[in-house]
Amino acid sequence: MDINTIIQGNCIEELAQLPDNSVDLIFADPPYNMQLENVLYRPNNTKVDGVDDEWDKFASFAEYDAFCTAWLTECRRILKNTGTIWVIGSYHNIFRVGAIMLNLGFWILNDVTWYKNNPMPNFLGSRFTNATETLVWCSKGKEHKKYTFNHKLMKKYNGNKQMTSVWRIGLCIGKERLKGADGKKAHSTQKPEELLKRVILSTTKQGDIVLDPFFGTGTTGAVAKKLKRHYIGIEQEPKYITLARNRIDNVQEYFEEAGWVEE
Amino acid sequence: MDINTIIQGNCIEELAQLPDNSVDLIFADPPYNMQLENVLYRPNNTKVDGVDDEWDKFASFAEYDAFCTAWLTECRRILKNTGTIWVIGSYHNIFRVGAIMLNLGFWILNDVTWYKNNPMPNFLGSRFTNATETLVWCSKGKEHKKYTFNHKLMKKYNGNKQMTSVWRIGLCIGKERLKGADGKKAHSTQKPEELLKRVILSTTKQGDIVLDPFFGTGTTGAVAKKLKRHYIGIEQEPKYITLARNRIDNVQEYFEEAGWVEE
DNA sequence: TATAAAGGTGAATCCGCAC
DNA sequence: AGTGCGGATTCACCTTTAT
Repeated sequence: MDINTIIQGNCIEELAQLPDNSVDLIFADPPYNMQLENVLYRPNNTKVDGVDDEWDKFASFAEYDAFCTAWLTECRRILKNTGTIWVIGSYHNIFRVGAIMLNLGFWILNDVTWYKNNPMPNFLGSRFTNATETLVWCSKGKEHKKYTFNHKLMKKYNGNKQMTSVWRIGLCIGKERLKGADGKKAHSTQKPEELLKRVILSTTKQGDIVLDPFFGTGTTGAVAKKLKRHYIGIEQEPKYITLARNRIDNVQEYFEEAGWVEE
Repeated sequence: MDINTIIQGNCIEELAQLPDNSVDLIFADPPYNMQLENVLYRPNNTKVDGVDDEWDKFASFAEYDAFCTAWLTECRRILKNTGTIWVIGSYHNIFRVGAIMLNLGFWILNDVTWYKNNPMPNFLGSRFTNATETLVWCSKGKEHKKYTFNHKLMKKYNGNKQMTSVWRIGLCIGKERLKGADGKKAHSTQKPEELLKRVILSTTKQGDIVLDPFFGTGTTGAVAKKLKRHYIGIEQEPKYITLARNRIDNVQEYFEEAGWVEE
């Protein structure tokens, strides 16, 4: 099995090629199935650039459930018994994803709340500002108790207090956000590196293999490399793979070299 | 339909007695101690003895799902078209509950995170401190857009900035926590009044009817009375009803009388 | 050069009514 | 059900332009 590589292809089909019990961590950022229909305007009459990508469209709940059941089934097979899996989502999809994971035998360890510093407000005053996304963190099953969790390291990272399941992190904006030739965002849902840093620091050791079945522009790979972990990415869109390869090639293994190892 | 009353009986059976389109708000805090304490509920809310093998584990999920499908179906029937429903849970159950609500046609407006000031630490250092519970807030369906939401009031309540979906509230402790004759907590999952205050303030008007199918010690009723709303509670355990009646009788309608009305 | 003002933007299921 | 239009509605952070 090749490591530090990006596989171009269909997520479920490519997962099926990977061997049993072979990766230490899985981070998955699947399509959320947002179901946006109308154009939303800000109070100053500019348009909100919503997620209208084809990869986020599903015909029905049943189709979305079947898709998630398929890729999550493969993920559970591929995961080592000492490994864990993270899946991120919003209220649009995370309840379905979480229920499917339970049905497949995954054992939930935490539901981590990404509490955004700077969420987009609700412009019409019709709801509360949607300020979070949710990460479900699971072991392979109730009986698999010897999973990696770097408790002391995360406590140190958190000012010597036990880290909680609420992570206050800003959106991926500014210099970190990859831009296309037109100056627009290159990917509609790029995640902040701080989020992946916490995921990888807390639940892998140096040299471990991290699998990301929805690699996108490669945030998981970039952070894995910085932290001296290995990565395997699967991504369908060639344009994202090009961006990710270039990004990761330019990454240095510099992330606070000495500090971030569990004692 | 009687208001400001507590109905003793089985949740699903008593919900079935209530008329269509008759309540303005539902707040539900269903049981969620599935695997944790090996207590499971059948669809008729009777307890199931805990079991450990894989087949029965799946059967247990199925029975919990059937139970939730039953009471949530009744809730949707009873709810006015202008009403909304809140359901609170933890990672043990909220994914199943959320998926069922979507399947029944409820339309999620927000997933609100109760971010606890003072959560119990993870003593073994095997997970992150579980610092949240989740509230799913839904309208009756995608097509029902004229639900009550007191946006300006919540903005005022929140220091003149739009309230977000993260609510920082402490656990119910101290004087607020009801104690039994033995000095121990009278109910294992009593919710803080601040939580219910935000729920009721944001999504009802004075004089509205609030239904709580899992009334417990009556936090919903007590806060509803303080805020000049009406309540209907359903509770199976007579000992909790006694506590709740006494509690609500001693409540005064004093909660910042003039201030908390949407302009 | 420094500071201030103006403009852009983020995984968004964001309205109500008349015709 | 679709279309069109009046009217109410926003927070943090980054970039660009102006003073």
